[in-house]
Amino acid sequence: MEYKFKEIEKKWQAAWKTGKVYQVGEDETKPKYYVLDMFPYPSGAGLHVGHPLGYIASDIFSRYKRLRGFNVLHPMGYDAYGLPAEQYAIQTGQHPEITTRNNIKRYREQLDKIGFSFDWSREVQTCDPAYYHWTQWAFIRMFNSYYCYDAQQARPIEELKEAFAEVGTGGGLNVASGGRYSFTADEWKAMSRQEQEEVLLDYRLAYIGDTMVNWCPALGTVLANDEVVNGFSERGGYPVEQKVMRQWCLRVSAYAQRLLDGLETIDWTESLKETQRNWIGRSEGVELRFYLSPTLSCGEKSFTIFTTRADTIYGVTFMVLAPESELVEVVTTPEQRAEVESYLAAAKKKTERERIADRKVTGVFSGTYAINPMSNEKIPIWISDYVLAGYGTGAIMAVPGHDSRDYAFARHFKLPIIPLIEGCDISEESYDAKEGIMINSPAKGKEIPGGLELNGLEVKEAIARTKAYVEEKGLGKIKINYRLRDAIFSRQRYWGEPFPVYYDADGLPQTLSEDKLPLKLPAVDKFQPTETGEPPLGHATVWAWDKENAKVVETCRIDNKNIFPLELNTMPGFAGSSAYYIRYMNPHNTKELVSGEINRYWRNVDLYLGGTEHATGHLIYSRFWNKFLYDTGIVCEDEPFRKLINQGMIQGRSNFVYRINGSNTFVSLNLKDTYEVTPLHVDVNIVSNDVLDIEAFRNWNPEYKEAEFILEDGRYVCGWAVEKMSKSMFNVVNPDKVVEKFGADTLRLYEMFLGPLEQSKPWDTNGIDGVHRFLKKLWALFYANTGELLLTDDKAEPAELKALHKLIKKVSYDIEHFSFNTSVSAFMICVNELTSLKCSKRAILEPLIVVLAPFAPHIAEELWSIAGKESTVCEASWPAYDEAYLKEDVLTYAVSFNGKTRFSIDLPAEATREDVEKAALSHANAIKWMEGKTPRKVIVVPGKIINIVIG
RNA sequence: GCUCGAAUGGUGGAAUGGUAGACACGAAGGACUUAAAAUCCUUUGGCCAUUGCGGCUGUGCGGGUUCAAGUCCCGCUUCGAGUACCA
Repeated sequence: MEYKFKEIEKKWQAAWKTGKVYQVGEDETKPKYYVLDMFPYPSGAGLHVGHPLGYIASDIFSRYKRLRGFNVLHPMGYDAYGLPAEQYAIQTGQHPEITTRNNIKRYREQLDKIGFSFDWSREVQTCDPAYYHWTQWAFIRMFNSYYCYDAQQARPIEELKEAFAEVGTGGGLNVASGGRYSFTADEWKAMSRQEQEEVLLDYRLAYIGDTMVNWCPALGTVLANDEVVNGFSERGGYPVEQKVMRQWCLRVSAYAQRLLDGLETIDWTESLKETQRNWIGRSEGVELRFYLSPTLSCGEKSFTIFTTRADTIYGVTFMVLAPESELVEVVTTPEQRAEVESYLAAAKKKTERERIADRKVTGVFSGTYAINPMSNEKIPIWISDYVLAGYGTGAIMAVPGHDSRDYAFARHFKLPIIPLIEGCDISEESYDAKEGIMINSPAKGKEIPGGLELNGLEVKEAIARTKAYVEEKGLGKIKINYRLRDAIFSRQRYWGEPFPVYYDADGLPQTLSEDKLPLKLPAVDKFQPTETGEPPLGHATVWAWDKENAKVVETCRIDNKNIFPLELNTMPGFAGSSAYYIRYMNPHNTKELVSGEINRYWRNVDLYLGGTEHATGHLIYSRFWNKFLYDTGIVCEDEPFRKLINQGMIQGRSNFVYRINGSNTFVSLNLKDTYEVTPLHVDVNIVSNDVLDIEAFRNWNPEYKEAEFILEDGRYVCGWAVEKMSKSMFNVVNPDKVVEKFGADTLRLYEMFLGPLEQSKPWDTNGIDGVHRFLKKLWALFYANTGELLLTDDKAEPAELKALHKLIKKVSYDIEHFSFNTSVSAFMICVNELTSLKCSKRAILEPLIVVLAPFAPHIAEELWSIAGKESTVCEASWPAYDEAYLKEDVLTYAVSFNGKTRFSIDLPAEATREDVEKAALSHANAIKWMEGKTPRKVIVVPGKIINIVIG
């Protein structure tokens, strides 16, 4: 009987659905295991074969864990808010909700065909009000919190108000803020409510404030740092410029140290952790105070810089301020004013991208000098755009001898360059390495009594010495800087979560009370910004807050003193994806994000699968979000994702045909060199093993209807190349097509067989026959061609048991190590062995089916029922393997002399090390290999090698 | 520039420091068949030998450690990923 995968797969997918086989609840009798895939954004193009790769791997793991007796939570949902649906809406007028719903439907159909064991009863969609209720809720909680560095956690903002009333900002408060304010308790009490609220915004974890943002004019919205790549938007590739705007932000920076420390506790790849470490960008250094000379009339006496190279203090020959620095205004002398202003104007005009692109050395002298606190020397203060306003203090001490950027600047403006390290050559470039012996620190004859002496020290020692000196003399303080910035949290878009915020009569933001959530996204008739430049929500006619009745009302009633405008911005994509893994635990809870009890059962994600592209976005934000919820006692784990695996990307494998120039004749790959040809992409779906289906090609495009071909060996062979999988390269392979032709089980096995999970690799359908053949061979162990059932109850032979137990051992090990490709090989080897042994015994095949079930669930289920089992194979348990069956009677040893293999001998498996050694030596003597020499050493590797060291 | 990762047949890829190339594709030859499909068998890193057995060589390059290196160490080359005036 034939292996009819279509019928089998249809049958079992339906059976799993009606039987609710994969629905789970909290079960205290079993250990829990939470396997999660990064949920997809449902794009209009549907799934291609690359998307399911991670889902298949996680599904195998989930099914394996179930067979191992775990209560496995394995949910799926959709990250449904996002730009593409909205861009589509702008172009076509179709509401993003309709587009999104259609795309989700299509995704679901495609996913269902592959036979995943998702618990769909827990599905979440980020655009569903029942879901974003909790996104808005978390935002309100963040708005009402500040971060206390001493307690190392988020605390209610009310506590901060009390502290302000008691001690002001002095009094040893160690809290995260924008650092804008400094006041006493009395000053705080004297402030109006409006002033106080404005101050508190500098402390809230979710706050609105003027910040430098990435503004993308083409998309009409601001973007977070991780959404900007080389000065272009990640989505769409439009230019991005820097601009100060009043925006909602999340104070992610407050968690910088905890986000860094947390990495030590989780099982992620080193490279991903490294990416996050770089993004967080911790650097230890000192903040040094430089006095101005002469003291300026405005009363400003000093300013602070940040440096990690305090040891180079004697090499400072100039100071540089960022053009945006507030100090620029202060230090510019009347003589220099005109020059400085024209420089600032020019700098302002440049976009971030231009600044990076032309990297020209530019700058201007301010006219003022600073005093080096160590040497008392006068140092000119310059202004240049190579110093960034957003990092450190926006001002630096320049050490051209040992910093390449300072070097370039000094060369350009002919400023002095002082070498500080013995033997370094700074005639062509600066010496940036942090090693060597200090010199010129201070230079001969410039010593000041009681001053800092660094000459003769190693750089690392000198850094430490300088830091200590700075602290001791009160010249500055040791400081740790982070590169991680606060996340800009508002988008001028329609298709996102509305902020649960209205603006009161003073224009201050107020959050809705939590029991009024969700605040539903209003209907609009246009998706572009309004004529007055407001975000699309400005088109909504019902978008004002009636405070008294606590409901959304028409905007035309805003004149009424109880009715206030609602926020017009929406939240960014990462808002909805930051806590979805928590919601899956308790998706239908209308009272809480998650019940405490349920959260304590599922805790956090044990295994998370997804792409590396989220390393500095989603994976930072959700760790931040989770830590906040942990601080406030909502969740019981500090880290959301215990283990993380990044599946590689599946690239496209494009095929080419070669058209002879100026004709409609195509020449086969290996003959093309004799002609002038143009390679053209051809649809990979009409090419099989690089051989073109000529009829299909003629029908593919009317242009080729009359095409002629020059064949080799009667076939047309196509060329190929690895490229990104995209429509324009005609290399998109759709999983439905593969399932149609070979079945879901073949697709699943083949995607795993393709190579290591974490590696990127091109999709190449060429090898899929081999995997499909394996399933047919397996089927043939159960059914003869004649349709006769071969299954017997005979007792298994040792060779058969060995094949089986070898398989169980290998697959158990492989799954735990996510080495699915070698598992598939192990199945093939096992089935080949059983085929040649003509083994159709229950005792062998039944455990084999269980082991195969995670990989190829449909065929496993069918064979399980053919074997007469009542329950589904998911309810079976993972078979144990027995080493006893794996033992060999006779072991073959390769005998080597000084590492060179000379002959082999067979010995009984139970032979001891001494027996083996003796046998090898006597054999060697017998065939005169030793030639009378005595062995110096004999190395025996059990079952493998005997190495005799002679001479 | 910096950080991380990778390099093994015609192809995808296997190898706890222990007989490199498992498994699969492709290719070549053969069996069955009127034919095709399907299935099965043999060969398949390179070079030499092939009326024997076999021998030599071989994991990007150059060194080193070791009885033994694809694997460990040092120095390169190339490719990929991330990041970038972060002081």
